[in-house]
Amino acid sequence: MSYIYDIVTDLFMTTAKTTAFTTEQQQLARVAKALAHPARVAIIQLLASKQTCISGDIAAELPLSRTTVFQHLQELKALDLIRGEIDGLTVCYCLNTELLRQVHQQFTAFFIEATTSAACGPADACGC
Amino acid sequence: MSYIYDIVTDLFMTTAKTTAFTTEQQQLARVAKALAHPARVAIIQLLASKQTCISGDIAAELPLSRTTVFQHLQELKALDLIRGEIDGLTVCYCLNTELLRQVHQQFTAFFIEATTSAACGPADACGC
DNA sequence: TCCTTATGTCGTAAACTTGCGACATACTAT
DNA sequence: ATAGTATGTCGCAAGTTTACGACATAAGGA
Repeated sequence: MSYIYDIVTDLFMTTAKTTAFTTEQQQLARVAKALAHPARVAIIQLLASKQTCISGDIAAELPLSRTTVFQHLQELKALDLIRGEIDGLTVCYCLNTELLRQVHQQFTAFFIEATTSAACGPADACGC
Repeated sequence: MSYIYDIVTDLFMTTAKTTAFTTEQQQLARVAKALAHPARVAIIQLLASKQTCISGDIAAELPLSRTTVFQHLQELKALDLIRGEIDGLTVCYCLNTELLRQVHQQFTAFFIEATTSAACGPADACGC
């Protein structure tokens, strides 16, 4: 891309500015985004409870059309949180438990970092 | 709202269908959404490291304008993840560590549920 | 072969998100 | 009072997300 292109995209930058944030911050945000819709949370829980299911089954248990569910599945698949393999006439979607375990650790580290810091109190300078 | 309104909103429903999802799923998705942007992750980490800061300071440390940072702060504030109180000419934003602790537990419960289920393997019906 | 069934893709509409400049407000100090 | 500084609000532009119908494709059976 050209120099002018860079200037233009900078001027009309409306997407998330990923540059200048750490890889960890971007990674956490990316996974959080995947979980940022109740349907996707429900899909993961459904897969966890059934251990194996197919797209049609999932749509039947959610208040969404098959197309929309498929879209959510693709989003989870893009992050490799779930996997799907064609098996004849049906598809087997399953959780990537290994990756989910890693993500869990990442979130835990973040929350511990956030909760171990002392909250503002009367003793602080701000006093709030 | 009227009956017609319901029909119309249903016809042109483009927002997240929150109905028919459990409260837990919606709650988790809501918090995940708050963390779904690197800037907001960075803000929480910054507040955790400083224990007390003000809006202007935060903007200075991020590659975003003051207005945009303020917007992200409002989003975190809407969920009560952070709190801000006016103190003369400055504002003290601080983490709601109590709530963050609760959220951490919620995420942990979700991830444990998702990772303890056996992943698909050769022994399964799907065989993937 | 042709029909059924199941999954994948495309296009579209409406709402939401992100980013920022410009303006408004409020407190402090001179 | 008035200037200066710091935070809050508004409105716009462009991109992304969500939802779904309609169509495409592929496997399996009558």
